[in-house]
Amino acid sequence: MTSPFYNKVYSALRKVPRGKLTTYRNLAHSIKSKAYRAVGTAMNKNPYSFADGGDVPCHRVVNSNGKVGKFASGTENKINLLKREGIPIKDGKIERFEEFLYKF
DNA sequence: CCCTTGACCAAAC
DNA sequence: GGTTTGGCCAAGG
Repeated sequence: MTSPFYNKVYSALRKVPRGKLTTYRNLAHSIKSKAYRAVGTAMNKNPYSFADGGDVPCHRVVNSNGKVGKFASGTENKINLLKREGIPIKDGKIERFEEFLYKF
């Protein structure tokens, strides 16, 4: 199992639909926390990876400055997943990324 | 309990 | 524009 904090992060992230994005900062804020850095740690553990049949879309979480950020199974892989969902990415950055942000 | 480690962030340079 | 710096918070050793 995971800690209560991680579970809150995962359940919040589950609400982000295909083709939308959230940021580590927003995600933390949505669970009334400022631990955006710890959110990143939660993603890195990632017990319910999307590729592994889980329902937690970890690849839809990007940096608040519009850059894609990192990914446990490779940044390139994350970029491909996002593009596949219709999100335009140029040189590691989301284009017009505010248009794709999910509003909690 | 102290110390280290990060899929981070904002400000400063 | 980029890079560095200090701060942030939860987890694990």
